Amino acid sequence: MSTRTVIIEAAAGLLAHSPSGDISTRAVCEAAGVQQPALYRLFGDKQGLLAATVDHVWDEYLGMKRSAVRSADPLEDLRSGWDSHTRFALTHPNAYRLLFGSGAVSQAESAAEAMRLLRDVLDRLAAQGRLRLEPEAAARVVMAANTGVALALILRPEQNPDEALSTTVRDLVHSGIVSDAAPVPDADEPERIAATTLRSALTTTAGELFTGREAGLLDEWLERIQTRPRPN
Amino acid sequence: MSTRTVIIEAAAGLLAHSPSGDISTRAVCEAAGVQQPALYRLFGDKQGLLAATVDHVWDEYLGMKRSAVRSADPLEDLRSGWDSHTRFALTHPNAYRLLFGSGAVSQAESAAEAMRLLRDVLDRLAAQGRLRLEPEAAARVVMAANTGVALALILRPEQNPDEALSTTVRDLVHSGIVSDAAPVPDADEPERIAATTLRSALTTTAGELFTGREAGLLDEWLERIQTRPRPN
DNA sequence: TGCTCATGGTATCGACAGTAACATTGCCAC
DNA sequence: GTGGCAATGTTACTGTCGATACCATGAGCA
Repeated sequence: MSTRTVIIEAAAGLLAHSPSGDISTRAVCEAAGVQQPALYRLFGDKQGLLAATVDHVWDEYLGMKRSAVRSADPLEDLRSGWDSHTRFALTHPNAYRLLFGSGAVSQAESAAEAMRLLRDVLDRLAAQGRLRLEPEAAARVVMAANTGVALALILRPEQNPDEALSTTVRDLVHSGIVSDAAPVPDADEPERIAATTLRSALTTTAGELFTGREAGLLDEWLERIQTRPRPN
Repeated sequence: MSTRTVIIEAAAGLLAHSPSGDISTRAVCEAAGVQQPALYRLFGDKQGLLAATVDHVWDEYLGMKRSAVRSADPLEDLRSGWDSHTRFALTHPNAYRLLFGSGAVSQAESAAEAMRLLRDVLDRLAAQGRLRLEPEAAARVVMAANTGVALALILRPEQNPDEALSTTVRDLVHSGIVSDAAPVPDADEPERIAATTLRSALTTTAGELFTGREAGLLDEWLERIQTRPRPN
């Protein structure tokens, strides 16, 4: 195994277990059994090391996906691509933040390749006449929304305990871009909407019609409607 | 002006002009005419200083907006809120990245307040029965998409030269969340869609029907249709 | 007059990114 | 072989950073 690979894998290991999301070149050198000048000869500077490391992690993860069979329906591939993106972010949060959150590794190849894979799927959709935007613009829309969701899941887990946010935004964006996707993605049924409407309205006007106890109970019942399991 | 304020404004000034997006506590102390122990007594550590600085910049910017009149239509407020968010990100990219890109300033008040303002508007929409999701979930969706767009504009300006991305995603997200928003936001007219379809399809099958010159010319004409100015 | 507590100042620590200068190895032409 | 060359390895260092220990001052108060 080349020195370069040893260093990269040491860096990837340290990065994966770094609470702060950052690593020091010294720690990498020690873990790889290499002196600092060797690292700087191979990667130029710290940013070069991080870019190579992120690309390595990305390749490793994408190894499973790259050979994934194209589905017959490009929309299905678009969905699974989104889910892969989100899962990568949650599996490798530090690498993901370096790539999409900070400008730390701007010249990494991973971001460009992610964009390329996305473009391919969108091109297939466009070739079928199902895309409502130019593929280039659509790719930027999908990529921006997906990175926003992934960073929210990484950086504010207390706000987003589960991954429902990802599927919600995914379907919402896709339905706005692909003409024959489910027209309104995750929309609630009328009852749920009505319950939401009433709960919001009652926060300001409940006092006129109900006692505190009544309002509390009513709110609880409405919440039960909101949170009941979805059909199908 | 209190020492605290002097330090914060010095930090804000340095941050605004920092190419790397980072500042050193030493430079802040020098610019503020203060010793390091003073800074650390006031803010605890660097993260505390950055959080206070980001909150200060945020407040300064929001001073113009806080007194903004509520529009009669909450959907209009939702749109202008999105645009404010995007504009803040582009006006203060370094502060924005600290707040939403890296986890550097997690306990800043600004993020929470942005969420609160968004929640208020969404609650008004819900009270009118126009929201298709619970306000809490809708707020997360809008916030994630908006930060994704803003970071894309900040970190990859070469991919996103203008702010069209922001308005596209904005209308797309809002139309998926608000029941009576324009159903399909920025969609292209049939001709443009058809041109997009053909251009994508022809990249793989042009060789069967056209010579290289013909294909090139055809592609150029189709592009002309795609890029023609939009009506109205 | 003694005491406490907030603030200011000096000097320093340990970790960090990056580098200069030198030593070593392997390899290829002759 | 042998001389030369390029790649690699090693030591030791620079300047900067975040953070802190320690001391000094001064105001308010019993």
